[in-house]
Amino acid sequence: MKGIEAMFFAYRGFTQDPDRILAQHGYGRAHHRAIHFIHRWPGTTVSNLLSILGVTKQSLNRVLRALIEDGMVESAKGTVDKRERHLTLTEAGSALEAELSEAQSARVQAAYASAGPEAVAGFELVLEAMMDRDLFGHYTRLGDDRGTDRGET
Amino acid sequence: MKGIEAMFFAYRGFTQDPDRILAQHGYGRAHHRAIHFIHRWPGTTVSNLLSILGVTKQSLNRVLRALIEDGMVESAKGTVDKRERHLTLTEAGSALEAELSEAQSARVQAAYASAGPEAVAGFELVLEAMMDRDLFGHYTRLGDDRGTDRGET
DNA sequence: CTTGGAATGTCAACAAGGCTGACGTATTCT
DNA sequence: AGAATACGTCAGCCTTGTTGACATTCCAAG
Repeated sequence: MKGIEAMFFAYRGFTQDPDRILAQHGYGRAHHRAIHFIHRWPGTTVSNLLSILGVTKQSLNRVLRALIEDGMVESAKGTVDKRERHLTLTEAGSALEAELSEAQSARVQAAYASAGPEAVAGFELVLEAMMDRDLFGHYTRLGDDRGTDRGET
Repeated sequence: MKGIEAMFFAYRGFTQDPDRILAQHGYGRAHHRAIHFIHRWPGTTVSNLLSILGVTKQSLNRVLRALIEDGMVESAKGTVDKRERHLTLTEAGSALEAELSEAQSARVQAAYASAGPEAVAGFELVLEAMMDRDLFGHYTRLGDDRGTDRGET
């Protein structure tokens, strides 16, 4: 079962580069996750984010409050359902997201390049099979890309 | 860059089952990591564990102290270098390790089975390429299996 | 129109598990 | 003899998770 250790070590590599950038801004991984999914799903609501991230609203709120205060995220009251808050990245937020995504993609791209396209296909197949079924729903839903990424493949 | 989200969601699935077992014993992921690597490398020293896990000795010590007090891990003063402590699992520790490993392997095995052997090869190839180079050294060193696993593939 | 429930925010308290810094004690190496 | 190594420990701090309680606003159904 080498795969278990591989996951452990690889996940460390996976988070390492963004972690350094986040630390410079006084943020942690929780902020990264929020930024990432708001970027991928602009205008998403708090409760949707809650179910993707799988944390309590109190945890998310602490992170979100910081990001809003710092002008990274904008929270707009919904027009159809006014209870909802729709979250989007500001320009500063997008800039930070791009910086984080670039650092993280760089390593992933390098790994992809060195392993080859067939390995990458297998990699994604195994990861998808490893997800929880409810989370898998979020994953595939995110899949229908709204053209919000920057073509990082 | 769907791989980034796939890693995030898959890692959650990956840790989910052992987390439940750990919670029943009053342990966390940090304890799991210690138990796992002591099992894989019986008689390892504290400083070796430290470099594998990449945490401070204060953090590791807190976890190790609990495991030793609970009779899960044994710490033996070294014979050649008496400054070193060699760590091994007790019977209770081995039992817990087996329980954790079984739960975690079950999900990984299921993912492997559904993705197929070629996908698995690709999966491991990408993960290895994603690791930090120093960590990769630990990974390959662990690879020379001492027959301590239970044939979970 | 009232009422229940959904969506959100917030206060307080707590725990795990990281971190730094500072010391102390064996033990080994030079 | 003195420096360096391996380990343990005390104290304090931070992030990020948790539970519980409570308030507000709004939608929807009866």
